[in-house]
Amino acid sequence: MSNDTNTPPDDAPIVDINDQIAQRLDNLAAWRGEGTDPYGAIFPDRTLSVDAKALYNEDDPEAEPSVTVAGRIVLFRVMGKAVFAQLRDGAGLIQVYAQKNVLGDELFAAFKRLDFGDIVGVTGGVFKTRTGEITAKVQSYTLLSKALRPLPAKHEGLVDVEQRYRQRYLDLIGNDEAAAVFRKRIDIVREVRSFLEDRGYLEVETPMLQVVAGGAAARPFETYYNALSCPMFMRIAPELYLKRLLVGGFEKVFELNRNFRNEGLDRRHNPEFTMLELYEAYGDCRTMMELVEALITTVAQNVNGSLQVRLNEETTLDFTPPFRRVAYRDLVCERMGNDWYDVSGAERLGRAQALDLEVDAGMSDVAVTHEIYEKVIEHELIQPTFVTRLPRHLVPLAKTCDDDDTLVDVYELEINGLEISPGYSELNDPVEQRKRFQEQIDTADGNPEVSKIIDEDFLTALEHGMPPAGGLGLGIDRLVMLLTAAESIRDVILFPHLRPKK
RNA sequence: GGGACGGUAGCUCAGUCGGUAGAGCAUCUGCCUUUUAAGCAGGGGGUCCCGGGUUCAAGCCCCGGCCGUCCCA
Repeated sequence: MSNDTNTPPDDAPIVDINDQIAQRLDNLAAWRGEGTDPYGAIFPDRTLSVDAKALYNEDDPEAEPSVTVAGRIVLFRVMGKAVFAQLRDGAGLIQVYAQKNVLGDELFAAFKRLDFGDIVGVTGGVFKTRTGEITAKVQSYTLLSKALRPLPAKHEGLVDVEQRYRQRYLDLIGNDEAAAVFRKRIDIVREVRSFLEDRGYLEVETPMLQVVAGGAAARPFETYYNALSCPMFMRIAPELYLKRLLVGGFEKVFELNRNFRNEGLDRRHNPEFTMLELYEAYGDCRTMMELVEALITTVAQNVNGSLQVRLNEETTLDFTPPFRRVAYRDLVCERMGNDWYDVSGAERLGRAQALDLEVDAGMSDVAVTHEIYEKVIEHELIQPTFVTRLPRHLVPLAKTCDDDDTLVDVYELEINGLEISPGYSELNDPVEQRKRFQEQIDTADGNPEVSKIIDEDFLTALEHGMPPAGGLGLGIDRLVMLLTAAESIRDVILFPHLRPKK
């Protein structure tokens, strides 16, 4: 209990009341006073706005076929004894036209009391106004939901980015482009599933809560499992479970769901993100390259109707296959000189420093090279590029190359300077796998991204024999960013993480 | 974690040199039966993000904090 006079009374209908909300509360009371339930009920047999407008017949303008539509009032123009309102439903917009002589004094007066943002159902004949807009005449109407808060400005929509993320529903109501991005995301996810289903891959669900957060190097979210009295981790990857399924005889499996990594947020990272992960027995890295290339081109073509995406003034992505395939070493030589791997360590260091990179003599040659790859080369890979044959220490879960055991048989697909998909020839030698896990722990040096626990259950599974396999990951949020030309991952995630207010 | 920028009416934004806080839309009142960012006339609406400080006087200057955006690590 508080005596603070700034605190609204316990029976305040709304905490942050202002003149507009007060007016709407008055209107709400007026509806109730007339015996109308301002929050409606089931409203069946409505027609979507687009279909309703299609009923208008150019050859017989007098017909005025009757339709019932429902939606949110997004424009409301009172003109004395008539009102024009625009309703938005799931399919688009339709204008309705209410007239005093049609509705009668009382119903018309009540109609005028509707507010911008209210949800109504309307029945009436479809006609075309003298300015050419197909419109439904209001014969009868039903209030379906009273909005107690005004919508953002009708023309600008909602601009404030923070509010767009925190109150995404307002963004979706007011900004068509935002709604279009999320509809396209839905299309993309459906296309990915349908592509994989057509090729016989089985969609599975594996644990989100894991005892060992394996399958990637990332800091996990921790929680506690009361019933089992043990700490648990939100998964950072489903990999080790999907591989158990390979052992179990599921030969082509995938999972398309959330991973959680307890790391920073920025334009390209949301700690909770959506990933496709897929494994195919008897395949390898090349099988995976071909698959992901076909998948991306098919999805791009089906959702965008084109293999080109214009990102901005300077950049247009071209997904026409085949994507470029280039070995890590060749890429480094291409950027840093063909003699890169032959010159002295001091010379390499000098060339790296010339690029303003923070490298020092204490770093190994491999580390210096990789610093250049990550800080410079990766960002320059704009058009889809498969980088292959990466240094082995980077990837503990992949097979080494047949002809060079310092390299692993993997690809990383880079697009617009973003790593969008990794793919491996999966390591299925349990003894080698144990060795690599141990190496990782031994060299972790307190790095919180490396699990200090070896997943013994996983190794046991491998010891039973996992078929040779190809595997791949595909960042769905990033794929959506590329296909919608979105600049921030927050523009493709409906409810991105933000710091809680106050 | 560091830097730059931003937070003013429900929304979008101005706010000069530190001197009575503004516009458009929205809202309210009146007029208006085919409008299209409808129109005309009039009115109301502010914890200038929060907390300190400087000053006769702070939206503005200084310090600290909160939230966000971008860049960097």
